[in-house]
Amino acid sequence: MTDFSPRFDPHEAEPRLYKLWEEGGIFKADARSAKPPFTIVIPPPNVTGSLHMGHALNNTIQDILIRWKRMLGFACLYLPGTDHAGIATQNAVEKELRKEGTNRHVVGREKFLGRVWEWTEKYGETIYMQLRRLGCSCDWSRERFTMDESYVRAIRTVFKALYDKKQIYRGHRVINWCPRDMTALSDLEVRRPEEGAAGNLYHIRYPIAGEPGRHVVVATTRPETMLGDTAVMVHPKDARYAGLVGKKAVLPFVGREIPIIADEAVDMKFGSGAVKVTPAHDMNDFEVGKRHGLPAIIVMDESAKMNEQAGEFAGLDRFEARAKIVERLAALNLLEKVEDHSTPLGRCDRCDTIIEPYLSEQWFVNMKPLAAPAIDAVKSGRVRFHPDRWAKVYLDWMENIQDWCISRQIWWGHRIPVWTCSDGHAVAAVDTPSTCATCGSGALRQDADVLDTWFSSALWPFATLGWPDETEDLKKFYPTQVLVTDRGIINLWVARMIMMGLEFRGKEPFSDVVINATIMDDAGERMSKSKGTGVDPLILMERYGADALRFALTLLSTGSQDVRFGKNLSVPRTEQARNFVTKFWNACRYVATSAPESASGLPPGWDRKLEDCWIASRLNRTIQVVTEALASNEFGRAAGELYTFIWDDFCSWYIELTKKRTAEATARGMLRYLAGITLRLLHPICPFVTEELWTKLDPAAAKTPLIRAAWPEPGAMNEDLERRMRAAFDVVRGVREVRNRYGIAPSEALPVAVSFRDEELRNALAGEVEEIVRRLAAVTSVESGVDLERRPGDARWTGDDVVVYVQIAGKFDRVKEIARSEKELAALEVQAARGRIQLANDAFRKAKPEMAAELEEKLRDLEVKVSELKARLAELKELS
RNA sequence: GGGCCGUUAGCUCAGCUGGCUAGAGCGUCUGCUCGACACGCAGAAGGUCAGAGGUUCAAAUCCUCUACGGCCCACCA
Repeated sequence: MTDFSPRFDPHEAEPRLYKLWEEGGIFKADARSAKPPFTIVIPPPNVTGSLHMGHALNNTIQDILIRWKRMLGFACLYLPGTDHAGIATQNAVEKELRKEGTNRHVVGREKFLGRVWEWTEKYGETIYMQLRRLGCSCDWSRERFTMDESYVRAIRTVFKALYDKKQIYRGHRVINWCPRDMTALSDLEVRRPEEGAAGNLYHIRYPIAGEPGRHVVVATTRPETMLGDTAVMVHPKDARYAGLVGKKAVLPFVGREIPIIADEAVDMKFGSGAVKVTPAHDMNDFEVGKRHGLPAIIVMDESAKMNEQAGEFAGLDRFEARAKIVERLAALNLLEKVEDHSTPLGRCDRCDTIIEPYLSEQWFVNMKPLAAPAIDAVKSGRVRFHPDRWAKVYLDWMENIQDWCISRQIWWGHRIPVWTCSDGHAVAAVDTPSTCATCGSGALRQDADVLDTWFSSALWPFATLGWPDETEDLKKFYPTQVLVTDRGIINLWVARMIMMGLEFRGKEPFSDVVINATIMDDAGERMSKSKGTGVDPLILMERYGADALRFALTLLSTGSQDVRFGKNLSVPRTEQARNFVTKFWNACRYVATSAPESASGLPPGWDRKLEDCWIASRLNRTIQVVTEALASNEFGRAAGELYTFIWDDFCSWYIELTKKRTAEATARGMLRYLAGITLRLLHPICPFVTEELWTKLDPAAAKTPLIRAAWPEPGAMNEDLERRMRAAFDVVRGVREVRNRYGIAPSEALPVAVSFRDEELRNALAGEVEEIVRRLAAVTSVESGVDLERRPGDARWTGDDVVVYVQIAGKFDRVKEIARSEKELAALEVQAARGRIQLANDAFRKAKPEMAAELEEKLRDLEVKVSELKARLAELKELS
């Protein structure tokens, strides 16, 4: 024990221990193992990103579960990987190119993709390095990337199957278009921020054809789209416009005559009650157009600049065009009025550009048939959310699911596996075809678009295990058990995995979805790099160690949906956790020096003292509670329970009580046993210190590292004993408090008398309480009994089941004591009054007779205390 | 527009199916080199449980409404 320093050194120990585990092959999952499987697939972070605090929390929880299950004897697989993150990654590389003064179109598709690959290889490793730093016991031999070659086969197989079933189809529709990224997006990739939508509602006059001077006023927030109008619509019941339906309006600037139609979709109360219909630039209007057979005229190009259809406005950006059009309308006296009006504008999730609803040819997945069984999976409880309120978010979305636009007009991603020959025969295939299956033509062209990144993420739980091949891994580790993720991607990712898992494996990909809290900044708002509110987990680990960060985050994992852990708050919280780690380290250090033998079994019971039995019971209860907490995903409770057990019970009471007993084999054995079990209990949360302590305490144990040790099972618990010990500790506390209150030096021994609540308690404790008190508080003598009276010169301290009298005659400040006693008396009287009111209530007596009886007894005690205190006060006052 | 979550000590949070004197950590104050730990030890002070109604013998806890904060979802121009 020569090198047992008073501090754990994470810098030195963490990499060494991680290497030991990794090289020991402990993280490697064995598909041939006879043990039951336990699988967690990591939510793959973006390759080019780095870990933020949310990842640290997410991965800590996953690693806790994996380590715990490993100790429980499961064949565990914690599968790591990264996501190619189509648009995000492409944007990052494009930014690089821009710095070099070029762009992807100049570079060309092939070369550009080469650059992206270089980029991902360069940054991909940083995430893995960070996960290792955190201590995550991932199986690195099974690392996956959503662009792996094997993943390509999975994607194509899925695509082909859905395509052949006509569940993937090509459609001409209005979709969400990002003019900056120049690609289509799915509904879920569009954000609609509450504010920042201040806009106007423009009331524009459209002249009626053939009736000079007459016009219809349409209200719109987007005048620039008027150039693509192909109708004006009113409500069929709107008397104001009844005479106009069937006539034509003349579109200003363009001169096109467009029909005035009636449709229920109009809200008569909004605006003017007449709506311009632009089927190519509004989802609603597109539907209207379909119903009424209207043409759709696209008036913008892919970057949202007005195109040649826009006549005199061609070439202008959409917002410039808006200003110009409004100006010209006013000049032509066609602008009736402009009102303030806020519209929720959709913005690109990736680049924040305002989304343009845009008519184009895209690939879609028909979701309804996929959703039905996935809804059932959650409703039936085969997939459970924790906390369960999140199931509602899932079900609400699933029950109103829309078709999914999966094509993206970017280059980085999985090319859509559809080939078309020069004669227009299209086929979806897994292996790249060389000739057209229909006509044999060799002139095949693959679709230029790539798939939505989330299409590949949806396959993650089985594509990572080798599917479509029936690999050993797939058989052993699918379905996985727990998915730990963020609430923000319940629909984006979790829902789609459930659908795909059911469709292609016939089984839900996991049975439990744990939604971890979202890490907020100090002000309770979402952390963001751009606002500079992010906290780097590496910095905290650097300063306090990975165990401290893990423990701090775990302790915060209660049922709440946000936790504040910003620049300021993260520091004291991690510090607290680090202090706890040091506390535990020193407790074990003490055990190692005081009980140098290496046996670690529970010592035989015959010569156990009260405190030995007590701590054994407390330990068993801790095992039970921690196990239950982990089983129900209450990680904060597991950590909290360990914190109080280790700090209070183990360190403050048990170690202090046994300091004079280390010559006894039982006490030494008990210390070793306690350390051994708590090491195991704490290991999933704090893997590094615990592993280090494991070998420090027993170098011979190095052969079987803690990570492989068995999870403890709770033995007998004794509630009565625990309650009695609490009373004994109260005596100690009472003596300490009295001494402190009167400013008496801790070393000055005083005579003490203890009055127990009843005979039973007295008999159970009287034999040992004196020793307990003697060891923990300086006393000259301890007298004990039931209903003892206060003697002159005694200070009294009242606990739940004991009253402590400490003889301090003449050693205190009388004035202070009078003030204190008066305060105490007032509190006691309030309590007694409350009790009397409750007891005067017959309904209460009838409803809970046992409780009433208890209360009566309590009240009697209270009344005794009150009268005693009054007498004491009188006595004190007389002395003056 | 709909929904979800939160509001408990100066700060950050626990408090399950209603029932002992509402807890913890940090911070503050008092006192401690007591055989691991000052990243420590022993204590203390500090709360109209956001507000208003209701249910109940009994409400921080259940119900309703209000206010404030946060987060999702939604094609009303």
